Amino acid sequence: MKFEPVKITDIAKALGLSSATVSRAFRDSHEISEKTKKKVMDYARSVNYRPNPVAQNLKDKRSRALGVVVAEIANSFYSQIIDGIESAAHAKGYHVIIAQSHELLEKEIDAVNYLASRSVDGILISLSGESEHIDHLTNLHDKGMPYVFFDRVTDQIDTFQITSDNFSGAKQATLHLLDQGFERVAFLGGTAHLSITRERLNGYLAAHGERNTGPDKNLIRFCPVGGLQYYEVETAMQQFMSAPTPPDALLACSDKLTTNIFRYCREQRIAIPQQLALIGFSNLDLTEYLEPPLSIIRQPAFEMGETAALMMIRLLEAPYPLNDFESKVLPPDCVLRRSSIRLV
Amino acid sequence: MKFEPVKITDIAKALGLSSATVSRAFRDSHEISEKTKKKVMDYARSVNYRPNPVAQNLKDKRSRALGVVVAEIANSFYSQIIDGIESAAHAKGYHVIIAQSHELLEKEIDAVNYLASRSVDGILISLSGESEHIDHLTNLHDKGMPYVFFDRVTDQIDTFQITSDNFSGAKQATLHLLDQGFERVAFLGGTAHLSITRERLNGYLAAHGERNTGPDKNLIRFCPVGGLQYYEVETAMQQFMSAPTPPDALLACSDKLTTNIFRYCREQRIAIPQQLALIGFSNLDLTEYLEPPLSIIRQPAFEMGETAALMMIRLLEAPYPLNDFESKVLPPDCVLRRSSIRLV
DNA sequence: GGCATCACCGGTAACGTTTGCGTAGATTTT
DNA sequence: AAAATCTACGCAAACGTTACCGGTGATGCC
Repeated sequence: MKFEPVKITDIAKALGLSSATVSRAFRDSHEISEKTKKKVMDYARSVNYRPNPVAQNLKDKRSRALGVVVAEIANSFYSQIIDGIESAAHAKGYHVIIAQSHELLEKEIDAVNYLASRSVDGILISLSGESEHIDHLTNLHDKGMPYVFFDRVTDQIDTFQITSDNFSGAKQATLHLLDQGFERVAFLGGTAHLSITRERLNGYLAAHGERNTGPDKNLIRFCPVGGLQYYEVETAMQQFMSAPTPPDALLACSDKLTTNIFRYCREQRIAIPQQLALIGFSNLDLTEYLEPPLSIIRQPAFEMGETAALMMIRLLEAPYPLNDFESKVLPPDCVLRRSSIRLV
Repeated sequence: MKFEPVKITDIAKALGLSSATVSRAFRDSHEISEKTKKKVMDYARSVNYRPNPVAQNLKDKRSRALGVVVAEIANSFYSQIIDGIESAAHAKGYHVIIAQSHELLEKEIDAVNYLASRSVDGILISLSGESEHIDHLTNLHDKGMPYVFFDRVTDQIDTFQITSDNFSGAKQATLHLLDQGFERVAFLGGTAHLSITRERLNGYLAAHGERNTGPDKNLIRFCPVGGLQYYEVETAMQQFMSAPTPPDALLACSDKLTTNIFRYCREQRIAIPQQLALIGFSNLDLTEYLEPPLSIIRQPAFEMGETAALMMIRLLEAPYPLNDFESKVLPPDCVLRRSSIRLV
């Protein structure tokens, strides 16, 4: 009981036409009479004809598939992004193929090649924590593969970018901490070379600059694998807290870090915010009902995904090669709760 | 600067061979000498040749693409499932195309047709809340589209199924509540006809039966859209709590319901567990650090996704048509915390 | 009435890969 | 030594669709 779909030649044969005519009738060509068009359309409907997309893809050398590379799918931020990408892409007649890097360069290379070999029309990517050098991307880009970067971007490839305002989000959060009188506000970020880490660090530094409170260098730490592994966070936090003068507040710079730091503090009975005030980037649900309610910087993930997909489609469907690439920056949302409030 | 991938004929021309020989060399055919094979492989590597999957797909009428339909991507349970599916599929050389039903029949029909028109080799699906009648699926199935059901399954189509033990999970949770002396244990489920709702309801009823405590019919309610819309949960909870004899404990039967019920209780200042004990199905992170710590029934989502993908691939790659379909049931994990503990 | 201009449609060659069949030459068999 | 069997490869036809280049009548024009 194998599925034998009806093809264009079947219709042609049944109607005494040529396949070329049927094809043109379908695409509503002006070279076909209304009468013939109607005949074709009616018959096609009656036999439930669907053009074979694979054959079409082979013909016009495009797949209407968008590749997406993220660190991990099972992450509230990225799953919301993917939701946005899928929604926009679907509406435009594209579908979405997902690959994960798990923050590893090797897996990112694999993912990108994998998508390329699947002949996606373009790749939407948020760089992995290990992707300092991106030859694997530039190679493909030079060969004509279109990219759109979101979240973790790079300037090494000139193309569309969509981020949230990491600088401002981090600065706002840091100012919030400083202005309450916290004196040792620490920073825990992902890999140092990632755009989000740099921008958020700059925001953190700018806030200190504005308040004339130079931050102690020991208060700034990074997690090479972005806190994907719990032990990373564990180590960093131990170093922070066992220092002679430990921090009294902390800015966490990614979903995973925020989650794991929160977990660490609770496990180690580090009182938030009494012993350590906490605010972090997070798109997790229910953070307001954690104990203590967690202050977060939330990014417009769905909208970022939507925008990224639309940018890519614009790039793909541009009649002429684009070279004026837009960098869109969306405002994050700073939600202050008890975890970052100084208790008197 | 258009991407011009090297094709098999290029290699053939460069090496003075025919395209057939090159193709066979690649597939490691015994008809080709080792010497020629090596020559071909070496040259192919040097020019970074990748077979064009679209052409291959057209040739052997398969796409090595798996379609996935879930209610929503941005949901911890489903995103973990997708993680599992993607990981297993990737390892087996398949890729994954995702579509969302948003719990709507119309969107599910759209999604399925969309995937079919994308010529996926098979569809992994968790039914939408509105999918009581599934003609749209049986139609396609009759035409030869393979299915694997996960999470929300149906017996209307005879094929592989992978679920978690909903009956036992719900029963365990209900017993836990009953045995602590809660006397009015309520049940809030998604659409009544969904398999997960039925099975969980049966577990709930079985627990009552085992303790000889017939549950009040007013203590059982359903949310047609599975709590995807907050107002649904709001309405159901209002009805529960404004009754003459409101429940003193509640079993929530999906991620979304659990989350929204928790939110509702906190907003309405319904004390958990003093006024209403709560336990629910959830795969959310950090539930242990909510206030109060939330008792949950956690499903092995990643493993479910992995299994579903492997089942599908087994189905697709079976040398002869299968008709002995496996139904795998994985054990859920019941984690008891303060939200469901009776305070004396 | 001859010629250009249409409207409408068909034949055919692609797109890149795989595969059945054919066939040289080399090797083995009787 | 002739016949049979292999080995190793090439030719060409598919897979389903679309684009290019035509061609056929019919109509319009001077």
